[in-house]
Amino acid sequence: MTKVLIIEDEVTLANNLADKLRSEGFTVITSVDGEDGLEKVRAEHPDLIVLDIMLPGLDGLSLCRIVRRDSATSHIPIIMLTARGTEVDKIVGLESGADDYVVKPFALGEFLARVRAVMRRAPGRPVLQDELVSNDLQVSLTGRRVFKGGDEIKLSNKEFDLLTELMRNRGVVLSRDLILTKVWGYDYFVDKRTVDVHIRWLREKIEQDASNPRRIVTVRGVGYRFEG
Amino acid sequence: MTKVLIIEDEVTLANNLADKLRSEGFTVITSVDGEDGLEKVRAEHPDLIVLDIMLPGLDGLSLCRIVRRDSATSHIPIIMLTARGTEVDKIVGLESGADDYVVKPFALGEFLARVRAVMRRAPGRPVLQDELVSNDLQVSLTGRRVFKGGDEIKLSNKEFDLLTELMRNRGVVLSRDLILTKVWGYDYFVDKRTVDVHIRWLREKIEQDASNPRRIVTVRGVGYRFEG
DNA sequence: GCATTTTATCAAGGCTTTATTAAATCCCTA
DNA sequence: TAGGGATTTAATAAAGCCTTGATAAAATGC
Repeated sequence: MTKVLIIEDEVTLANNLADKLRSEGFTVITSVDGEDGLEKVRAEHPDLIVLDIMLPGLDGLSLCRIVRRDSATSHIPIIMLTARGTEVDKIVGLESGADDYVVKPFALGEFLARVRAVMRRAPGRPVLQDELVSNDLQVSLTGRRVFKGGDEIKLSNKEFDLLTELMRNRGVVLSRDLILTKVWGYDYFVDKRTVDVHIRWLREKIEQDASNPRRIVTVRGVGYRFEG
Repeated sequence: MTKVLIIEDEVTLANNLADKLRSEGFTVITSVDGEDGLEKVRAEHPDLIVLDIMLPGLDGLSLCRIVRRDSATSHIPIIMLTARGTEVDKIVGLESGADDYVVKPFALGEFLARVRAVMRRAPGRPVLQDELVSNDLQVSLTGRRVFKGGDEIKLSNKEFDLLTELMRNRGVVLSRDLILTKVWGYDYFVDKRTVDVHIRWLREKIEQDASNPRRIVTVRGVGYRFEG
C-alpha cells in the first residue's frame, strides 16, 4: 500500500489528484499548508510527497530542503508542482532536491505517469525504523522520547538528535565535524567544542556513571563512539 | 571493490584524495572537468562520486542535478567539496542533492571518515571493508578498535594508524619515510626515529613477546614489515 | 675483532586534546 | 516582554599522547 502525501493549497486540485491516485490504489493524505505538511511528513511516513511550490506558511522549496536534510525523511521521493515560467528555474537551477516536477496546468494522466516513474526509481523503500534500542536504553524516533529502564529521560532537542545520530552509527567513531554537519547542519557555525558540552549533558543523563562513560566513549583525537 | 570517481580540477588535491582512498582499498578514477566527469559517471558506474563544486565546463551543482535525475545514476552517493565563505554556500544551502559536504580545506582523515559514513548509509552499497584480521588480531576501522584474542587492546591514535597501515601492506616492507607520509601526513616534521618509538609501543601491545617480535618485523636499513 | 651504522629502549617535558563548570546568549512560551 | 530552559562560549583543569635526546644493544662490513 503506497501512501502519498499531497501538500497543495488549491483544494480543488488537491482533491482531483487525490481521487486519481486513490482510484489507482494509492492511499492519500492531504495538507493545505507547509507547516502542517511537514508535520505529516514526519508523522505519516509517506512513500511519496507531492508538493506545491507556492504554499502558505512554509514554502515548498524550504519544505523540500528540510525533508532532504532529515535522515529520517531524506529518502522520500518528492514531485513538485509549479506554475509555468518562473519557478521551474528555481527547482532546476538551484536544485531543490525534488525528484521530478510537473508544470501546471497538467493532465492527470501525465501526473500519474510521473508518479509511477518516480516510484519506480525510488530505492527500495527502507523499512522505517522507529526504535533504537541498546540494553536498557530505548528511543522512539517519531515520538522523540527516550527511556532508560522504562523511565523516561527528558532530553533537549540537540541532545536527542546527537544521541540518535550516535546510536544510528553504533560502534563507529564519529568525528566532531561529522556530528556537526549531521546534527547541526552542514552549514553550522558553532565551535567544535560545543559537541563536547552536549556530550557531557548526554552522559549525565544516559550513563550509569557520567565520569566513567560506557555508552558514549571518547576516542581521543577523533571523536565519539556509541557502544551500547 | 568500491569504485570512487573524483571530479576535481585541482590536480594536487585530486591526487592526494586518490592516494588516500587507494591506500584504504578503494579503486579510484579521476576526472578534471565536469563533462568528462559526467561521461565517466555513466561509463564507469562508480559507487561513490567526490565532486568539486567549482569545475571548468559543467559545474558541480549541475552535474549533481543531472546525476540525480537519471535513474541509472540517481542512487550513487555524492560528496561535495566546497569552499567556505563564498556565495556557493547559499546555493548549496538550497540542497543540491549531495549526500554530504566537505568544506575546504579539510584533513584527509576527516574526508575518509565521511566517505565511510556516506557509503555506510548508501542503499545497496558495496560492502566496505571494515575489518583487518590477522590470526588472533582483529581491527575495526570505523570503530578504531583492536582486539587480540577477543580482548580489546587500547591503542593511541598514532599506534592505530600505524598498525593499520602496516596491516594493509602485509608482507611488504614499509620504509620509515613511507610510514611517515602515510601516517603522519605528507608534510610531516618529525624525526625518522619517532617511528621506532611507536613501533616499540605497538609491539608491546600486540606481540606475544615484544622483545622477539613476530608480527612487526624489522628489516634493517629499510623499515618494517607486518607479517601476521 | 673493531669500527660504524642502525635500531631498541627509556623517561621526561611539552604540547594537544578533552572534561568540566560557570556565565552569557538565544529562543520560545506564557 | 519577562521567565526559564536550551544552547553556546569561554576559561580552566585534567588527562593523555608525542617527540626528543640520550644511551644501550644489535647488526654489518672490513
